[in-house]
Amino acid sequence: MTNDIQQQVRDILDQYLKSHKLRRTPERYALLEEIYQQEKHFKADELHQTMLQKFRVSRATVYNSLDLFVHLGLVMRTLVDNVVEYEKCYGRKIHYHMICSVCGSVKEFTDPRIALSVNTAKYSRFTPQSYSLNVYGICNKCRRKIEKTNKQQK
Amino acid sequence: MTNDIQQQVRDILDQYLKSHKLRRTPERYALLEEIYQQEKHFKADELHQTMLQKFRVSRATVYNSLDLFVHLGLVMRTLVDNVVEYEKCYGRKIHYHMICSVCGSVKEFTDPRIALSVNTAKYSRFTPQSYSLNVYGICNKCRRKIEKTNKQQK
DNA sequence: TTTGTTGCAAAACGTTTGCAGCCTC
DNA sequence: GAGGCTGCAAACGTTTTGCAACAAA
Repeated sequence: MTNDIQQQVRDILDQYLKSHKLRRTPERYALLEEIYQQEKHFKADELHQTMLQKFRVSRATVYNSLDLFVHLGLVMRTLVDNVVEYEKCYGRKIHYHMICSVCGSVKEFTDPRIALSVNTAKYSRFTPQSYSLNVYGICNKCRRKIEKTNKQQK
Repeated sequence: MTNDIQQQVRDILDQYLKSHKLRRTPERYALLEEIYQQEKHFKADELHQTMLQKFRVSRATVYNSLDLFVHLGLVMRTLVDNVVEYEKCYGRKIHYHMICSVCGSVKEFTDPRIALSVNTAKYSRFTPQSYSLNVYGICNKCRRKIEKTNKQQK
């Protein structure tokens, strides 16, 4: 089941490289495989570090490949608290992020009504392929802390 | 009407600084005013440059203030093509971005059904304040180019 | 054989930091 | 007068670049 996804993204990359006459280098496949084994989002350099324990790649290749995967819609790039993070996105249940603007924590959620409305919206002069939704606010933990502080001040 | 918004964001900042016992420095007000005169999104350093023609501010202050405004929900931070961009967001009609993954162009759109579904979604252990939606895909311009190239290859 | 891709290291870039001095309260 | 904020410049972390060597087609 999980291997199935691995196989599918590998095929997508394969097809793309072939049809665009680009090189199918071991680095690219190794990176894609590693990304699809990760469960959480990660920074580019974290991926580089993890990778080095299994397969020798340079930082430049990591960045090049990430750009390629993002372009192919296999990887999603997001900004959290002024930090760029990546995560696999093919075959994952579409999900959104709740980002706490106080502590910066990120939680995922899903919502079929949001999915429906985005998928069926009318896009003028544009062919949509994927999307990302970030909801900013305050998590309960931080809210409790703030309320506590406010009480003490009185 | 436009001045109205200027006044309102100024008041929000004012209230916040007062109630949090922070300093109401001229730099902060000047920056906020400048941002609300901009019609397009901008990079932090672009803001700094524009600013320098009118009012002396250091880069550090620009970054500090942007963080503050983002925190206050007066300014929105987004990631486009690995570049961080800002835009005013108070009093603007809620809008979303269509981002072309080929040429990187950004177009805005609105959709009441998306707005409704996001606003009425159930958020567990979280109090939402704002959100940003980026739809990635291919703009018509780029699509035509690609189709043209494909035809020529045959 | 051709040329896209890699590794490497240096450079460029964007953002943060530490500190002295200033100015708001 | 106290201390939050600023400007400045240096430091920092991240991303890009140029080039020689390599390897996929």
